[in-house]
Amino acid sequence: MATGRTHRPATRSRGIPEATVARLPLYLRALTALSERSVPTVSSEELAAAAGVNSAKLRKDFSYLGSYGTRGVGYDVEYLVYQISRELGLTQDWPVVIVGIGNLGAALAGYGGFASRGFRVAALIDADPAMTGKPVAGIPVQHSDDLEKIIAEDGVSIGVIATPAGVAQQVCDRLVAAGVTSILNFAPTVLSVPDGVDVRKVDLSIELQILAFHEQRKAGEEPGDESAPAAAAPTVPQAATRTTAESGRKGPDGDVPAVMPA
Amino acid sequence: MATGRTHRPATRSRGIPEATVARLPLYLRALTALSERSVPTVSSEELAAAAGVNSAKLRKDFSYLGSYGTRGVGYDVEYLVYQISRELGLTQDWPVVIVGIGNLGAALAGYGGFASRGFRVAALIDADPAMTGKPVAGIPVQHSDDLEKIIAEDGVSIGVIATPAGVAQQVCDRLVAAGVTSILNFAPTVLSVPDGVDVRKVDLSIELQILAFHEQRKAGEEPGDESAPAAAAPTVPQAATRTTAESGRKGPDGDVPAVMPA
DNA sequence: GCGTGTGAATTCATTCACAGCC
DNA sequence: GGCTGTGAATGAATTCACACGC
Repeated sequence: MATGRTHRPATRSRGIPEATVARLPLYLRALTALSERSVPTVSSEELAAAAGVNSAKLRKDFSYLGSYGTRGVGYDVEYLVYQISRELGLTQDWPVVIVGIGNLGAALAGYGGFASRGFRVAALIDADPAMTGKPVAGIPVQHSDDLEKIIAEDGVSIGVIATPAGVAQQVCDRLVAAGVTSILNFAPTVLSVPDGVDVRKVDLSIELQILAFHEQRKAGEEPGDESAPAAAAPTVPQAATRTTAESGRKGPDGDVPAVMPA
Repeated sequence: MATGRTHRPATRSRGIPEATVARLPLYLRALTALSERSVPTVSSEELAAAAGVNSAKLRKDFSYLGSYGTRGVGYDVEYLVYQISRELGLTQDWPVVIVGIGNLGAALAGYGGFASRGFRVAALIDADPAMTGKPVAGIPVQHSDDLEKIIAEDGVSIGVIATPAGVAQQVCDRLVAAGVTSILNFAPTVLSVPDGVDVRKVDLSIELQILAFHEQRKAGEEPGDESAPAAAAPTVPQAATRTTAESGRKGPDGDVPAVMPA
C-alpha cells in the first residue's frame, strides 16, 4: 500500500540493505571498545563474536561498504570505526529534541549513549508549565509552546517522542510541521507521517509480549524436563555452553568491556 | 554453526514465523482499542490500517493462527482478541523483575503497558543499598543480594535488565542461574546466555544511529527540493496523503488512531 | 458482491563455500 | 596459511492475485 509513491526506496538508495544498516551500530560499538583498548586490527571472526553475529554475515555486511579489510590479516580498527561512522552519518553533529520529560524522557536525557555518538540533546520539551525551567540532566526543560521556535533555531531534524500515547500524534504533527524528518517514538501508538519522514519505534510492552510467546512455547514443549531450569546451573553457567544472543558461542569473558557511560 | 544444538528452532516450533509473532502484539493493541469502542467486527483492511501494516500481510499472519475470519464480513473483534492473547501466552500471568532502578528502571516500573497486558512487576531490584526499601511506582525496591530468593519465590521467568552496561552480564548470569529464561536487555551490551534462554534487546542509541543514516541520505539526495518540508504542511498534515510508519524496517507499531482528537 | 484465505511469484536476508590476495 | 570478499545456494518474509464461501 503506502501512498502510491515509492514511499521510500529504503534500501535501494545506495545499495546498503536495511538489515545491514541496522547492524552497523553494533559493529561500531564493538570496534569502539577495541579502539579504546588500542587493539590495532581485528578479524571478522573476532569482531563478529564481540558484536554477537556470525562472521559470514559480518563480512557480507562490510562488503556493501567497500573493501576495507586486508586478506590474511583482518580489519584495521581505527579505519573501520571511521568508515562506519561516516556511513552512518555520525561524523556530523545531530541536534535532537526530546519531547515529554517524564521518567522515560528524563532517562533518555541522561543517557550517555546519545552524547557519546554524534548526538546532542538540543532541548528538552514538556507541556507541563511546572516543569519549565527545571533542569533535567543538566538541561533546562522548555515549554512546548516554543517547540517550533526551538526546532527552527537549532536546525533540529531528529525528534524523540516520550509523551503519553494520547498526545503523541499531535506532538508528531507539530514536530514534522516544524521541520523534523526523523522521529524516534516511545509512545505506544502508530504515528502517521507524511512521505519522506522516517519513524522508528521502541515499544516495551511489545518486546515483552514476544518474550512471553517464546516462554509459553518452552513451557509446553518439554514434558520431560520439568526439573526447573534453575537447578541446572548451580551458580554461574560459565562460558562453555554459552552462546551469544545471536549464534556462535562466544568466548568466555572475551566480550568487549562495554564500559559505556551509564 | 551455533552451538551444535539446534540453538532454537525460532520459527519451527508450531509454524508461526517470527516476523508474524512480532506483529501479533500490534494487532492485539489495535483490536483492544476497537473492543473498547465496542466495535463488533473489523475487516482486514481496516485493522491493517489501524496497526500500520498492509492488509495482505495481516491476512497472511492470521492464516498462521487459523481461520478466524468470515468471508465477506471480516473478523469478530472479541474473538480475535482472545485468540491472539492466547497465542501470545497473555492469558496467563507473567511475573517480571526489573533489575537496575535508575531513571530508566523507574520509567519501566511505572509503565502502564506492562500491567495492562498479562505482565506484573513482581519486584524491583537494585544494587544500591540507599535504594532498598524506597518505593518506586508504588513498589519497594529490594536489594540485589536477594535476587535469587525473589526469583525463586515468585516463580519469575522473565527479567528486565536496566543496569549500566558494565554489570549487565553479571546480572544476566545471576538471573539465568536463578531460573529466568527470557531477558529484555536495555543495557548497551551483547549478553551471552546458555542455550534455551531468549534475549531481546532494546537499544536507544542504535535506533538513533539508524535514523541518522537515513537522515543523511535525505540531505544528500534531493539537491532541488531544499524548500524545507516544514513549509509543506501549514499546521497539521491531515490523513489524506499520510502514510503510517509501515514499510519501515524492524517492527511496526499498533494502535488505533491514537486519540481520535476529532 | 465482498472480503477472507492461500498457493504462487517475488523480493529480501542469510549462509555456504571457495577463489583470490596478503 | 590465514582471512577477506563474493558469487551462488538456500531460506524467510512479503506481495500478488484469485478461488472460495458467506
